[in-house]
Amino acid sequence: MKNCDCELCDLKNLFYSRLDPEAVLTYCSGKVEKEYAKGEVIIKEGSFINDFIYLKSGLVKLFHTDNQQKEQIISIAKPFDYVSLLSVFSNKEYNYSVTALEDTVTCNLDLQQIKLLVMENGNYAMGLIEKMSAVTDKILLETVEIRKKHLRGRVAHLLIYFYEQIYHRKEYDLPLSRKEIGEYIGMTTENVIRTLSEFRKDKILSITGKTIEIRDSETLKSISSFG
Amino acid sequence: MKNCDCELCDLKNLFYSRLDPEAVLTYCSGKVEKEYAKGEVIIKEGSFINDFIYLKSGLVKLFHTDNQQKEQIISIAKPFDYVSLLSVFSNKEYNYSVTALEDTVTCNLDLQQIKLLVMENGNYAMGLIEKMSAVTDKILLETVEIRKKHLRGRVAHLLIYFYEQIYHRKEYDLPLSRKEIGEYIGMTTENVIRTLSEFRKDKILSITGKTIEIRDSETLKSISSFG
DNA sequence: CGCGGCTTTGATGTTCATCAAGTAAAGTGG
DNA sequence: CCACTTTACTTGATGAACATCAAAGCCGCG
Repeated sequence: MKNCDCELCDLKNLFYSRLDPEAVLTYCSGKVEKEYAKGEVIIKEGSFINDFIYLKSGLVKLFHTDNQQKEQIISIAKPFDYVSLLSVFSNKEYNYSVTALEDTVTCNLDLQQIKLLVMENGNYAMGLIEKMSAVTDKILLETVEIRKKHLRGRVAHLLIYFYEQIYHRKEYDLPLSRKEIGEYIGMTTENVIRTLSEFRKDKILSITGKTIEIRDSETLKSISSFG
Repeated sequence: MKNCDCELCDLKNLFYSRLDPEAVLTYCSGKVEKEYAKGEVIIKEGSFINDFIYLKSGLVKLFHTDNQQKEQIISIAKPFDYVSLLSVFSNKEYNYSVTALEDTVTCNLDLQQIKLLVMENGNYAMGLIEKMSAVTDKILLETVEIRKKHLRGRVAHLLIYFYEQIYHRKEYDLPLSRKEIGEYIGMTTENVIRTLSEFRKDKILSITGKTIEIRDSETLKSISSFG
């Protein structure tokens, strides 16, 4: 935990572009950077919302835990993608949890300070609104997209997502366990594994533990589209 | 289509409570009220976003149409519940459609004017952000809730929703066709019908066309919770 | 080393989509 | 207003998709 050097922060433009330099300095003083190892809890469902949090680097999952302790992943978020833009302005407590899928760094600001900023600075408010709107849209469209597919299509979709949106290469380590994949796309662990095995048999993938290599991305894409 | 008398508008408090009276008058001048009959299209996916629209009365569905012309309902919204809070600040075009499930009245404001208002008035901006946050939360939690249930549980959940959230009585006319129910909860029309028929046989419901009467709400609720 | 969690595969049964076919209701044009 | 067409609704039969149960191998970690 340390103060963040806002001048160097990659995310400066996201939230501060609409502020003049002195204002940045003022508000930056309350900013704290936190590091999380893979697997660590960043936000626990039910806890009080005090901070405004955004991702500086890494990858996280947002998930909801139901009364039977089953987890459902709502979204996977990378830097710029998300932040605590969902409940923070309407609830006192989080109704979802966030944990790190990879080593992750967050920048945390005091929520009250953000609210003051919104009140005082129209440009900043507008930027925040646009960001919220974009994030929400993305999550909802992604949900709709997954919902209409069958098992094979969902798995294919997710693999393509990691390839094209996150890692930008065909070989990568899955940041999710088989169980978590199931929790995201709404199916059992066993069937996730079975589907992956089928893709392996069909020479679409090579699989070594968590390491995935997409060998036939065209076929995978067509499964994602039509399955 | 006529000018809206903002003094009398039920929704005044929702968006204008944070403005002083003179400001209300100024911004109200650009406001237009529109009436839609049941079934009419309010927003067509792909059309340009010019207005900021909210529901004054009635009931609407938000839905996405995929490349195979199949519709998926994202959300059902009643007054105060929604309105064009999703894409409007991040997109040029709507990526969902909205149609009236019942006779509906909307109030439409010029989006540019709303943006100006956000820029100039921090209180207003904050109110808008809170509203967006709440709406988004609600839709996402509802989606998660439905996703984890089986067929019977989903249908039960929807029936309970109409009973408790919309009509506040156990006998009501379904605002959705069987097909639309399927599009909302992600199953085929036939199975929606079958499930309703089962509930009828089990004396949980009386069904006469679109008219539903919940005869055993306790059982229905437990099916909704555990199914 | 052994325990617990993650992974894998197979066998089995349930849930659900699809196909087919018919009835009822609702809109349409003469 | 009636024949006609279309759309919504309903039920049954069938098979595909998927969950569940069971068993075993693997791996990391105390």
